[in-house]
Amino acid sequence: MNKYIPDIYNLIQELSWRFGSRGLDGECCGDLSLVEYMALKIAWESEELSIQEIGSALNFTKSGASRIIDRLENKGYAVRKRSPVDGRVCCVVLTAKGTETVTKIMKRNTAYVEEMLKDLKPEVVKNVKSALEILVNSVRRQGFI
Amino acid sequence: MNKYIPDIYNLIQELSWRFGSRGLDGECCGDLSLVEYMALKIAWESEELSIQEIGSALNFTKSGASRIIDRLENKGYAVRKRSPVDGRVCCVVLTAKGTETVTKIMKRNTAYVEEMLKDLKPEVVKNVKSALEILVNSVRRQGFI
DNA sequence: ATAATATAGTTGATGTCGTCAACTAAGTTT
DNA sequence: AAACTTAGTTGACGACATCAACTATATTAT
Repeated sequence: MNKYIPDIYNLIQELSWRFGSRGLDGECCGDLSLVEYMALKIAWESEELSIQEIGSALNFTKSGASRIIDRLENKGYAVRKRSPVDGRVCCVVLTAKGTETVTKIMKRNTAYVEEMLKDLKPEVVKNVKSALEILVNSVRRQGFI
Repeated sequence: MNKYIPDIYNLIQELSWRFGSRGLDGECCGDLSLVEYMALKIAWESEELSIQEIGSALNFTKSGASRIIDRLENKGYAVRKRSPVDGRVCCVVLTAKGTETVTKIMKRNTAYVEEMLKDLKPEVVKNVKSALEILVNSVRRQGFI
């Protein structure tokens, strides 16, 4: 095993904690939990996602996903729309408030990252980005577990 | 703003999700949640941590921290020991089962990372490690929020 | 065509979890 | 030694995700 792997694991775990539900977004913007924000974010990124697609993207059961969309709907961030193609499917669509909020949170978090990295030279920042791309691509390939 | 910052934020957020409570460790090794594992891990790393220290390291209230230690104790992974120096303080100490389990989970997760990165050249792996160090140091400096 | 089956989503019951506020117990200060 | 501070615990509560059973729509087989 490459000698850096254990360090890499520990670093990822700590970073993840800081950006996880106990970190940045535990109760971030008003009334959105991290889970709700993530659901909103992926629905925003790829419009017309079904409830189950959101569930499997975030690793929730379809029942859990349905509850998440309930909350987003009750709080006015998204609405369910029946698919015209398949009447069983619900498409999750962001409201204006939803779009506004998701972009606001992303801006806030991006600003946090900017502040984090403000003293680094541009080429270092670029290296950080490349490293993260490598990690995210690898982890996507490998999937959950 | 450096043009890579928004990408970096998105990449961190995705990586964090994958290693967060809905990813790797949601219900990982038997009966430990990610929160419990993290508490066990930091108690193991710096032996003789008080309940509140664990709470503030993980961003829980002292009450929440106390419940986490309750669960670890009930499941046999740790015990409370009164501090000999200050009778109010409880030191969290791992049992043999606790130490065994935390190292087992770390090994498992390290193996996962190894598998993730198995096709990369050693110098790339080193770069990934450096990038993560930069990120973790920055985020430590900045603290929660 | 129609009956059987499969799939998407919802919902009541349930258990887990973290917080708040009030509390106990142990130190510290005056 | 009285007043205050600090560490930790606990009952009540609300938020949340899951399971299993359910409805409704779509697909397949006969």
